[in-house]
Amino acid sequence: MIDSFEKLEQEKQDKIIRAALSIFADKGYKDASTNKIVEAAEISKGTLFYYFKNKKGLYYYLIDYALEIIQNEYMVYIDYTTTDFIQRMSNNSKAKYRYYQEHPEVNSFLSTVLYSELTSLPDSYQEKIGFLMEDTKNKMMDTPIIAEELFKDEHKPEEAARIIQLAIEGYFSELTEKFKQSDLSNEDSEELWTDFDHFLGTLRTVFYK
Amino acid sequence: MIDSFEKLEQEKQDKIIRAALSIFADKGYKDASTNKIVEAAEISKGTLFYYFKNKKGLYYYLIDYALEIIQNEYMVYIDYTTTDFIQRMSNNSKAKYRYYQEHPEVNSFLSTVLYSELTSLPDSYQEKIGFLMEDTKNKMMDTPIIAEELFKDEHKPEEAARIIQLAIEGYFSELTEKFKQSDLSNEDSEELWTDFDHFLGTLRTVFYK
Amino acid sequence: MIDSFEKLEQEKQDKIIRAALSIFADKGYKDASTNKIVEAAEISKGTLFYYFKNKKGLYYYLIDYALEIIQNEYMVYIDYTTTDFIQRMSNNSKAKYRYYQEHPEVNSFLSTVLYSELTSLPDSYQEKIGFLMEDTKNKMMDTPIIAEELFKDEHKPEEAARIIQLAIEGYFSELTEKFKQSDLSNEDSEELWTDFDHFLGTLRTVFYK
Amino acid sequence: MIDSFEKLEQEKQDKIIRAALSIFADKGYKDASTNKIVEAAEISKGTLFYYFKNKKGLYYYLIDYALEIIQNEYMVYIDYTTTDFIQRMSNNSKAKYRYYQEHPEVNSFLSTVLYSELTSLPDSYQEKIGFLMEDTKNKMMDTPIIAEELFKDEHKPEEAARIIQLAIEGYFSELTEKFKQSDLSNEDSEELWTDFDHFLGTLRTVFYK
DNA sequence: AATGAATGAGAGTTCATTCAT
DNA sequence: AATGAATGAACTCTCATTCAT
Repeated sequence: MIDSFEKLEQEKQDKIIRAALSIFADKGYKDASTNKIVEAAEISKGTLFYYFKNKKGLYYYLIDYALEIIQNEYMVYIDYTTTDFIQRMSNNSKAKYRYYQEHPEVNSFLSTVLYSELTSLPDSYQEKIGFLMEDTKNKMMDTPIIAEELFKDEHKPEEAARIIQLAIEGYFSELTEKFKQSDLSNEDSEELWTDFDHFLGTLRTVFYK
Repeated sequence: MIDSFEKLEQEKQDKIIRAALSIFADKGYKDASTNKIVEAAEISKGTLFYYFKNKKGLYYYLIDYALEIIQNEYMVYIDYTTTDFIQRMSNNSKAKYRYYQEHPEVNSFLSTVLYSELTSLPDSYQEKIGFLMEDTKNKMMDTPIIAEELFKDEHKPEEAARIIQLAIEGYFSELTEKFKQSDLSNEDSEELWTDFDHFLGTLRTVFYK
Repeated sequence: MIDSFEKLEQEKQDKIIRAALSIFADKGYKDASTNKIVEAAEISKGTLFYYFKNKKGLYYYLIDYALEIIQNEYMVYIDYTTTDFIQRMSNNSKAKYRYYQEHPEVNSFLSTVLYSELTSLPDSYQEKIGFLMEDTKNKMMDTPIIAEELFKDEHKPEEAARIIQLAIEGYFSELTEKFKQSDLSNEDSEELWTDFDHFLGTLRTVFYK
Repeated sequence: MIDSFEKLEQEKQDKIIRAALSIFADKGYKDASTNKIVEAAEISKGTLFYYFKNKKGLYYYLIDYALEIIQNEYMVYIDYTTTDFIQRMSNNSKAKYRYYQEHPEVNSFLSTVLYSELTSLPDSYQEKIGFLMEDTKNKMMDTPIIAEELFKDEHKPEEAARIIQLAIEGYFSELTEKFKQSDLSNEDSEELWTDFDHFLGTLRTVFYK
């Protein structure tokens, strides 16, 4: 079924994917209406079900699609080689943010999936997604080439790293929250990044020698 | 319409509210079935629509109800008098947790509302809720009687406080996430609190003299 | 669900049952459209599903209904006390025919069920129906009080009875076939019965002393 | 349209016919899916509708095809020359059975048509089929060269013949019913034919001198 | 005040048929 | 001659809401 979809011209595929992503993101799986999707994609009802076995088939296709995007457009850009932990977190945040900006529909779709519907996905997806998230976090925290000598001697490096991680994550999620609400222009966004860098500076003075 | 509902004997009101809260929490607004609600509340279909104009009316009523509970059962217990910032955050977390335990239906209803359906609420509700959350955070941070002399001299108190706040919030949200998933018994919960206290200890050694 | 249906005024129940019976009889289970049923019964789409859980629920209800009719309106009238086998078969045919005439919709519904859809029914129904049919046939053939002395000495009674049974059944099924096709008035029907009686007479002269 | 179909190489025609016959036999007209048919026939959707105006066109074509088979493979083998009526019926039954075995798809298709969908066919088909069946029966009964002198004197030959015919038809239809249900191996089938012959023997002793 | 029978719009899905290629 | 992408009407079923009682 999906074969026939992937044989479509890219443009038409994209239109359908964008329509579906945004409606699923908005309403969640159950309340997303296939009627609305075909309307937004400007195809007929029958056509959607010609491409995808059923609503669930479309949904899973989109999850796969989104996971691929997140991997190719975000995860591959994470740089685990930096031994400076704060620098590494900072790079990561910026890579994540770039992906947010470039694939807002993918991101909001995936957020909805993760927050609201993860538990009702088939186990294979739960594992796949769980692994992806765990793996990133683990690599971020555990990669042994972290330069522990950067940390002040009075702090245990893993405890310091934990606090740094929570702080940056918290900071970042407030940041994206603000972006979402206020639809900030890029100019304002500059300012926010400056503030973020300042925040990282503070963390440095707190935890680093 | 709501007048007639509030004239009901408390017991019956509570039964309806509890039924509706738990079903909305479980399913979200759209997928909550009024049939299931009246069944759980042991009233007739007509009765529900006699008390509330429509499903949305019931939903908004419950939001108001839940906000009142959260205010009376959690927010009033926040102690802004403690001048030790970490202590204050700790008290707050514990107060929040107590409310979680005592009003699980209210809490899970409100979580669902906040995470999944906030954006589709009328602006008035969005503001109301936004204000409530902002206000708490602001009070937590800004109340000037914070004992700034506790902080190490090399840190700006407000910057230190910000990091502490983000770290504790992050820690706490991971904690409640774990609670949700694993349905922990109280015994296990003890252990988690010990770990939390240890975490606070670390924060103290980092930021306090 | 069925409770609410059976609380309806008899007239309305009958209208729905008649509509559903005739459409299921005509089209078989799968091709019978609930749309057409509600149209014929002059009720709304929702109402049918208010009374019956789903299409299958309605179908099974009708089978039960039909089996009850066939039992009360046909089977109880079978007289196994007559020891004259041909007479017994004759009585049976006439009882069956009377039920055909009085409950044509029930009969054609049940025919469709038996011929076309029996194997896809739940086992419980298959057994129920199978038993009903076997039982009637067995009682008809085996009831030991058959007056074997009526048969000519040169024939084995059971072999004679078998031929008689097949002949009468065949005759009768041709008869009802004709009735179906030609929508005969009662007057013509008289004539057919005369012919039937003549046929039985022939059987008598062949097999009886 | 059918012209183009009949210009196809025989092999391809057969493949399509066999696919369609078996699916119509299995599911009946309405529930037979043209998708399944083209899949089984290994042709494309468009091709089917290029050869046949529409689903109904295909169906009617198959009825014609099947009627031709039944005529060429069964009816021409009926031997009306035997003057022994019982022998003639016996031959007929065996010819019919041979055709059952050799063209099971044709037979089960035609059974489905006759039992379930006859009444919804156009009148022309109903007549055609009705005539075919009547005609066979009439020839069987009326062909004047029946050796009337075989019958016992006390029976009217035509009345005796009628009973014999009904008995054999009934016997045979029970037989094929059993075959259908139990998917009998040939070995078991032998036994059934022995029983059939015994049955004919009984008929002989009853009606013949 | 309280009931529950009745409604109809809209949900996901199937399928014979068309038509550009 | 042959394809298969595309269609839309019809399918079964759900559900918030109304209203006579």
